[in-house]
Amino acid sequence: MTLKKAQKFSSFLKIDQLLLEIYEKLFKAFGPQGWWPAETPFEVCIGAILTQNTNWQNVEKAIRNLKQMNLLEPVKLYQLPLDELAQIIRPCGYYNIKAKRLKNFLTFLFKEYKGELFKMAEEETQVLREKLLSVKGLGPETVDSILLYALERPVFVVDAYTYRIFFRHHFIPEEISYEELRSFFETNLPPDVALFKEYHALIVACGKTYCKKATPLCSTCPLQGISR
DNA sequence: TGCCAGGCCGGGT
DNA sequence: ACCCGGCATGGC
Repeated sequence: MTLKKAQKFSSFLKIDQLLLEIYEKLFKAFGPQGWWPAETPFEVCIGAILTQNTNWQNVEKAIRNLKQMNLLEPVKLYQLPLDELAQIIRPCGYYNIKAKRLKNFLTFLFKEYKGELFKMAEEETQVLREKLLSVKGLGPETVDSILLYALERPVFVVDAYTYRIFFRHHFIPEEISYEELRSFFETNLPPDVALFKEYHALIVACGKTYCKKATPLCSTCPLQGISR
């Protein structure tokens, strides 16, 4: 969010307090989410790509397939032919394009860091963010999910639910951009990795339950009643 | 049953 | 700088 817009909001509300109040309400309503649901940082990266515009249940099937075939490690995925990979991840939808995107990420990981996530993790956050964004198929949400949940960086993840929930409750203007919304959270919350992880997960939990696309604003939503 | 899901790209204005 | 069609399976 630009300084001008931030000041416009700040003039009549304390955003930091509002954001913490929202977090508390969500936490009380949904409890700890324990995201990301993965066993390793590498699995987080793969899941982040597979879940693009896709129900997590379907992603689980694709990841289960990879695990059953013992393919969920960088070298094996890097060497696996594209069409075979596509068939294995088929249940998560968009399988042809996602197979390419996984390959793009794996190629990046091997060319830049010899296939080692811990070497990628030596990069400074903003530098790495730009590099990951330059990989075809990795957009801001995917990259930020990797940075936060795989690499433990204090980057706030924005998604469709974040927009919808915060707009419907009049916390943000409708036309806000991804970067503005990310900045909105990052500048008004303490840069705490555990908080960021839990906050985004709680937003998704709330969205799945109360804020689906065609569902009108629900009176039982735990955020009802919070106002600026 | 039709609508939606934890986006992103490429081509067109 | 936006806007939109395409990508695709599975659950409710």
